[in-house]
Amino acid sequence: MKKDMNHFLSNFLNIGEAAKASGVNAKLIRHYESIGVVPKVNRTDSGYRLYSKNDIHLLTFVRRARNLGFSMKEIKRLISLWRNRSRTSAEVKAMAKSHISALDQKIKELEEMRDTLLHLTKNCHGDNRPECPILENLAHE
Amino acid sequence: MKKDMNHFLSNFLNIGEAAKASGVNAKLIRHYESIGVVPKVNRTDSGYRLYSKNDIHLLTFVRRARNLGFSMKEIKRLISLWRNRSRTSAEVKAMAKSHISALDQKIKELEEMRDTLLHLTKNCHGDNRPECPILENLAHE
DNA sequence: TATTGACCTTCCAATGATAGGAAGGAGCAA
DNA sequence: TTGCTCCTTCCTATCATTGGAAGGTCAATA
Repeated sequence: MKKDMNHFLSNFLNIGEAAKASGVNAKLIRHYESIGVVPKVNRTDSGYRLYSKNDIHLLTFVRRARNLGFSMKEIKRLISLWRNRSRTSAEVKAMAKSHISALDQKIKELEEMRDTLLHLTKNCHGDNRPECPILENLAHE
Repeated sequence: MKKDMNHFLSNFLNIGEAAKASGVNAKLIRHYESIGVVPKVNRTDSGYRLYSKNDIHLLTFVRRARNLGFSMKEIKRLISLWRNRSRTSAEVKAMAKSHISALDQKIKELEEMRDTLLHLTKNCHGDNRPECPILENLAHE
């Protein structure tokens, strides 16, 4: 049942296999290519994309950076640092720290929202009556 | 300097004044109207939108719900509860609680991201050398 | 060999919430 | 009337992702 298209160049994977190997789905891989996050790869005569082990590493890198909440723009920057032999770890650390700050800020905002809602729900009877401090608070300053 | 278009119907505000009064900018008010979050309002003969005090309350309601992180879909639902005399506070409270859970979940995810990054940055020298555990971790599982 | 079915290709559109601009009309003051 | 600000609609962009349509390719099976 399993398809094996690698007879022609056995060190390469097609996009479906690359998707499985990297954890980034095929649609998204094409998208990342189109916005220049990952480079264009070689193709077969019939136009199928071919992915090497390095390409898979790069896709995995992207997925993991996304999982850490980095934006595509930040990921482009991380990739260029990753591939730049003359980078300094200070550059990377600075990006990470700045991202940590952004995450902290977002966490704080969400906590404030949650605490406000918690406060409102505590004052709401939650019964069959229509009186509801949650709605009242939303309607009036 | 201040424009006063209300000579014709002095209890109504045009969209710019409604924006100031509600804290929702004019562009966004039109957008909310177009997606059905707020109803279409009456117009002057020349097509200018006219907002009543009730309309301003509604816009304020929307802004405050957004500030609490509710989605537009949820806000539509909240508005229908708000305007429904036979609503029960239990319905509203249930929505609020469910939203609190969603916020908690999001907070948890962000905290995990942050903690992972904190851990990585602690192990990164952050000096002039290229060796960087942050990048290494991203590249390899 | 012909067909099937799973894969690949490109292109175009939608999501959700908001922002931006262009082109043209309306209101009002000097 | 000029000039300015505001209003109108419509179209576009953002961000990351998902979806579908239409059509080509691969490998295996009838």
